[in-house]
Amino acid sequence: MSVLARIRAGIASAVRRAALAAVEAWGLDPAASLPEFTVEVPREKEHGDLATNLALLLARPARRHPREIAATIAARLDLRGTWVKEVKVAGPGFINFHLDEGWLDLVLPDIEEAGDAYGATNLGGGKKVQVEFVSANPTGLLHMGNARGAALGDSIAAILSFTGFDVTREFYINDAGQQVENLALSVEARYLQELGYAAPMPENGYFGEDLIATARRFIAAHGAGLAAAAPEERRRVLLAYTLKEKLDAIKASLEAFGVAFDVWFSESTLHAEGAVRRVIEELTARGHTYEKEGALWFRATTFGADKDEVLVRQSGVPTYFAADVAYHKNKFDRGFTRVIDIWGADHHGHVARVKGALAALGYDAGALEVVLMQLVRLYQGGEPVRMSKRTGRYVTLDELLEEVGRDAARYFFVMRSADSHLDFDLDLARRRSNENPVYYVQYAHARIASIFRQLAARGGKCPPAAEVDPGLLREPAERALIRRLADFPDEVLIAALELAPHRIALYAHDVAGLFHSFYNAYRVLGAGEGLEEARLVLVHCTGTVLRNALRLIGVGAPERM
RNA sequence: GCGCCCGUGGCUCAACGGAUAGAGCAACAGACUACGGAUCUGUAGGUUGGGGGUUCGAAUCCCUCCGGGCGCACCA
Repeated sequence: MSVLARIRAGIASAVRRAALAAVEAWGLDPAASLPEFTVEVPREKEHGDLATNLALLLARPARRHPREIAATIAARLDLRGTWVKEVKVAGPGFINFHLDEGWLDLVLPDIEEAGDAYGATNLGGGKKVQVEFVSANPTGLLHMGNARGAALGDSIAAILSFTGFDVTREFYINDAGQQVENLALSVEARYLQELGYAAPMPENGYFGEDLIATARRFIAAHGAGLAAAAPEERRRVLLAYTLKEKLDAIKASLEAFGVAFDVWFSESTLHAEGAVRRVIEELTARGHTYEKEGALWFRATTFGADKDEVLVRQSGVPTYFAADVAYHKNKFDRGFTRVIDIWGADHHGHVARVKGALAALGYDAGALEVVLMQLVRLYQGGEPVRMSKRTGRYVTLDELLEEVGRDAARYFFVMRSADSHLDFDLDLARRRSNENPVYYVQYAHARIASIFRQLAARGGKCPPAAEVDPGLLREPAERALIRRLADFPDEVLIAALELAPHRIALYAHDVAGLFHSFYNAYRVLGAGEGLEEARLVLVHCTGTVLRNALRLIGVGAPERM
C-alpha cells in the first residue's frame, strides 16, 4: 500500500470508529445507518490534505445538522499514528484533515524501494481478464480507428496488469464470412488476370492495388499451377496466402506501434469445430430463437435489446453475430471471469444483443464489458482529412507512424477519454515544440537523465533515499512535486477502475509540469551539501514515476531528445 | 422516428455527486551569463448549450428542448 493510501486508511478507520460511537449515542443502529463515505484529497489546498464527507451523508439518517454531526465526530476522533495534526469542520459539514508535512518524507523512500513497480497494486487479485481489441478485418491495412483501439486496448491491458489482473491481450481474426469470400474471389480474379485470363472482379470485390501485388508475389513464389486447379481449391490456397500476408502486415504495424498480442484467435476455427452450430442449437434448445421468413432469429428483445438478430440466414449460412456469440461463449469457457472488448462506437448497437445472447446461454452478461470509443477525426492544416473506404484512400497506421512517430501517436490516442471524439491534429503531433504535450512530458524525463549524465561525468552518483535528509525538501515546488508523486498509485487505481488510460497521460503531464517548475526554480547539482543529495533523490524518483506512467501508455521515456 | 456518445474560456480537453469548475494551446506581459529555453513566472479569459427536477450539495443523476457525431442489414 502506498504512503498516502495507508494514511487515508488510518483516517478512515478512525472516522468510522468515531462515527459508530456517535451514532450509537444517538440511539441509532450503527450497522444500518453508517453510509459509505470517502476520505479524499480536496480540490482546494485550504481544505486540508484529506477530507471526509461522512457528516453530510449522515445528516439525513441521523436527522441532525451536518456541521453538528461533523463536530461530534471530530471531537471523538482518535488520530494517533495517522500524521493528522489538525482537524477542522468546514463548509457544509466536511471534516478536513491537515497532515504534519513530515509524511512527505516517506514518499521518496517508498518510490525508490518499489522502483519499476511503484504504482502497482493488487486490485485484481490475479483475476483472469481478457482484453480483446483491434480485431481488424484482415482485408486491408490498419486505419485510424484501429490505431486508437490498439493504443487504448494495450494501455488498458497494461494498467490492469499493473493493478494485479492476469491479463490476456487477444486479437479476433475475422477470417470467415462473406467479406472473406469476397477477398478470395478478388484475389483469384487478380491471380488469373496476371496470368492473362479474362477474369472479372466480383461485384463487391476489393479493388485496391494491394491484391494485384499479392497475386504477383504468389505467382513469383508458387507459379501458375493454380490456374488449372479446381476453383474451390484455387481460392482456398490463394485466400490462405492472402490472409497470411494481410495478417503479417497487421502484426508488423502493431509491433511498430508497440502493441503485442498474446492470442490471435481465428473465427474460422469456431466454424470448423462446430462451435457456431452448437451455440445456435443451444439458444434454440433454451427457447430463445424463432424462425421468420426462412431465417433463424435470436430473440434479443427478451434481454433488453432494441431488436432481434438473425443467427442463420435464409441461405443457411450463420451470421457474423452467431459466430460472435460463439466466440464470447468460448472466452468464458476458457476461464476468463472478466472480458473486455474495445469497440468502435459504430458497433454500439451490437452490445446489447451480444450481452443478451450471453445471458440467454446462462452466462453473467455483466462479466462482459464493452469499451466504446468514439471515432477519430484527422486534421491537417486545420482541415479534416477525409477518410473513405469506398475510394480506398484512408490514412493507415503505418503512414501515421511515419508522419508523427510512435510516441506522439500513442500519446495522442490515449490522452482523451474513450467516449470523447478524438480530433487528431497531425501538424501538432509532428511539431517538436511546446504546443505538443508528448514532448513536454518526455522533455522532463530527458532533463532528468541529463542531470544524472552530468553527475556521472564528475564521478558522482545518486545516493539512496535512506542516506539523505528528506526534510530538506521543503520549498513549495518540492513539496508539490513530492505530493503529486505520492498520488501515482491512486491515479493508476482510478484508471483501472474506470478503464481510463487518459488519466495516466494527464497525470504524467501534470508531474512533468511540476518537475519543470521545480527545475527552473532550484538548482540540483551544486545546491550545496546535503541539499544536492536530497534533490537528486527527488529527481531520481520523479524519473521513476514518469517512466512507470509512460510505460502504461506505451510511450517511450527518452534519455536524450 | 428510435438508440448510444458528446456539448465546459477563442481552440483542444480535465474534473469517484462535493466546498471558490481546472489544465494545455492561442493572446498579452515578463525570466536565470549556472544542471537542456522542446523550459519557467504572471495577467486576462466561464451564467459548464437552454429550461425544469432530484439532492444538504449537480458540469456530473432524471425529464425536456436545441445542436453535433455514430448506429438502426439475412454486412462485419
